[in-house]
Amino acid sequence: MENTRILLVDDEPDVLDFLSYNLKKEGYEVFTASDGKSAIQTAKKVLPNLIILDVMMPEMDGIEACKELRNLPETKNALIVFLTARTEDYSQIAGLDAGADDYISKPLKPRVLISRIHALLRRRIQPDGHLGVVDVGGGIKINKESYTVSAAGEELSLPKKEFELLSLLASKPGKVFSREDILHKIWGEDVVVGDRTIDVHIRKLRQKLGEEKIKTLKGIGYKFEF
Amino acid sequence: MENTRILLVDDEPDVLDFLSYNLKKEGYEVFTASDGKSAIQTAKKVLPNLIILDVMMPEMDGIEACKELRNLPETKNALIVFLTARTEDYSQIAGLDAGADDYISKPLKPRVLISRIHALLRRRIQPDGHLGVVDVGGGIKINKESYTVSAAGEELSLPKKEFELLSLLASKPGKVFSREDILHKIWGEDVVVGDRTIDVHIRKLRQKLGEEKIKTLKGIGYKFEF
DNA sequence: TTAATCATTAAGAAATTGTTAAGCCCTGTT
DNA sequence: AACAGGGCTTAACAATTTCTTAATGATTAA
Repeated sequence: MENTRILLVDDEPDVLDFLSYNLKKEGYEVFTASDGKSAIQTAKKVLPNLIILDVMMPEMDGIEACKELRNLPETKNALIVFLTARTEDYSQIAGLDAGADDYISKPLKPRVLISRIHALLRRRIQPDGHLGVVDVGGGIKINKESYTVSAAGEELSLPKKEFELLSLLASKPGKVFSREDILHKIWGEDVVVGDRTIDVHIRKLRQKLGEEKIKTLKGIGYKFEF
Repeated sequence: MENTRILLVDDEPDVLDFLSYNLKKEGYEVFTASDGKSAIQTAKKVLPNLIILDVMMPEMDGIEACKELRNLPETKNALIVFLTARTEDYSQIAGLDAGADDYISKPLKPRVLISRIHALLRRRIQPDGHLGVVDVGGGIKINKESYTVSAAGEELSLPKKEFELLSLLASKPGKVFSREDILHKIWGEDVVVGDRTIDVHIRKLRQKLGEEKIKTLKGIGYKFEF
């Protein structure tokens, strides 16, 4: 979700603002364009995962734009959603015909919009993503599907933060992660937690996995040893 | 194709006869109903792979029926196609909204009808084995046909939501399903229910199956243990 | 040595889930 | 039409787990 780019295309600034605000609040990266032509330009640059297209627009309408976008290698596989006024019946069909993945009727309710978008993205993101079990060496296996870690035969289920911390460190054994890295990746950009918090979680992992698995480099960070 | 069951629903006997004849000729097993309500009854019994629904019908129109059918576990995954007169534009939209997979305009040309149906059925490679009974381990068997679960010898019949919840969790034992996952898969994309609803259903399942079968991972989700 | 950095521990905050009972809606019945 | 019953949801509060903090001790690099 952090890396999901959405391109909004509508000729009414009000609509752009409204959607933009709501989508950003959900953590998406949002770009905008006000007509079909500039939408295509922008799309080529930012490579959006999802494009929300108003059907009625000057210059080039949404349906035309959609067909174009489906032909460009950069945007061929993006999700495309149409925005349509509830009365423009035919356009909805035409939209699906033009290669859109969904359509959403105005007037828009933020809840509905967000949940449809989540749904679409969830469906699509799956393909590559995560393998179930990762063997990180040192007799330790991490299973992201069952949220479970097996160390030396024992199968233990870690609390969320510990699991994330271990996953992070073990994602690149030998690499040193600075405290700052760790904070950003696990707690997020603007969360503020005290200095000792990480240590405490490290401690618990050491208790559960053995003292030698995670090594401290003073003043630099932590690393997972194989 | 031999085992493909099609349910035809239309209030005009002529149309039923006409379609029935053409579909049977192609080797499909055909059932009929003349209104929405009886369509649902029949569908529960025959578990059709494809349902062809006229939009305009007495008692319960096709759109209503479609929504119902999408909510029943027995027919949730069936293909649903609407029949609409060419003039009723809006019904097409509403149909897709209600969860239909395609729509076909009257008047019908048998060739066209048959080839669309072939195409639809070809695309859908039966989701899961559709076998009646699935043994999910832990001494628990789920029978999707009779809507029944047997745990440790006991045979118990679960209410819909509980059954769906168990089916979902047990569909991949060991995998953690987040509350969001569960909500979307069982309640649908934009249905909003309170936070405690899932817990309550989980609770009832635990009462019936035993406390150890479903495990909570706080902040992450639930998983079914084998 | 000394200042900075990290480890350890226990306590309590915060977040999440469990539990219960009550209400609503639908269905079938009297 | 009134009623009974089951299923689903909600709301309030309890219980639990996880996370964070704070205080103190240990370690290390300069």
